Amino acid sequence: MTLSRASKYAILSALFLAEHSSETKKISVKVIAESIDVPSPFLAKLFQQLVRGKIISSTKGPNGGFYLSKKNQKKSVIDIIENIDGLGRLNECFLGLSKCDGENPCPVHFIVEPFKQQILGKFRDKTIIEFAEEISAKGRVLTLKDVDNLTSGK
Amino acid sequence: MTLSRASKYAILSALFLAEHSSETKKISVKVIAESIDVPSPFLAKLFQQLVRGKIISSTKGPNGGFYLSKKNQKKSVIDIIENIDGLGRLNECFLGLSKCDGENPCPVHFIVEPFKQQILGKFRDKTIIEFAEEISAKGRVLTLKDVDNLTSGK
DNA sequence: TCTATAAAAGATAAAAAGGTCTTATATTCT
DNA sequence: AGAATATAAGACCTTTTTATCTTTTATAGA
Repeated sequence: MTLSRASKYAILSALFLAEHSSETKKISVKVIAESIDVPSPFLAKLFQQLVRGKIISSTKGPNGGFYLSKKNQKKSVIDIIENIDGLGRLNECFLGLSKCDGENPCPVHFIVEPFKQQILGKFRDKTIIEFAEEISAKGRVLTLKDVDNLTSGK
Repeated sequence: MTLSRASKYAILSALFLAEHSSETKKISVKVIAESIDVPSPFLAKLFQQLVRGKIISSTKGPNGGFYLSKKNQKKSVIDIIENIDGLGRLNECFLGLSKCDGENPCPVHFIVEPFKQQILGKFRDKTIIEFAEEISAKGRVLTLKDVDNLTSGK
């Protein structure tokens, strides 16, 4: 029922790329890492995997960096999670039971299940671009930085 | 937003004790570990901590073991979680944002929040005994064992 | 009082997750 | 061609979580 830190970083990064990058405007790990406040060597590793998984794209050399191709933009958040954590993790029982379903529900199954469906739906049915658009329309925050440091003068 | 495996084991064990133990009927780690299918040395360590935290009780020696005293029975699931994981863990943002609230919500904040309140309410407002009673009334499963192995002949 | 039993305590180990560093490779620009 | 830049790849390190093992202590009962 939880995302690894790696998945969280990946989701935030992908949304950041959706908003700020394009085929003609690639962004380096370093810039992204600083923008969302994540350790950059770790993010670099993650990005390699995302590129192999065709979630994001990259080119090397000067003016190189990471970006979303047209195809990448049509991926969904669930594709990111699948690529990093696999799908099993999100489907684990909240109390750790090896088999927990409508037939053999754990004590909180019927609270957890509707929530799970809701959030999986959200992650599955929107493309990364749509998701990013919704976020910027609603003015949501997308960094791990301390928000106070962003809004205050310093 | 997740429980450690330790917390999960602890919750299942406490509920098991609520149902099967009493001041006059104590149960050994080994029996409990086998019943809920959890590694027994690990559970033993966990139990030490739960005893120190006054969540469960124990006596040494022959006919000794673990049980819930009258006071223990009035603890709630949230007390177990607090004792093992602390409360911070359950309150973490689903996407890992350091500050995520109604003012500065992450993209899934308004999906996660109602669920969190619901499950926290459930864990806070019922005593362990009440919780255990509800579970046995509804015939819910409480072991990590493969359910098939329980119901099938073998 | 001796023995068996069961938890307490503490040391240690194994695995997973998170994070870093170094070298190689591709690309662009001069 | 050569220098600079940015990712790719792989080795490596650290911390946290999970799990185990050994020794000690308390208790009951013969």
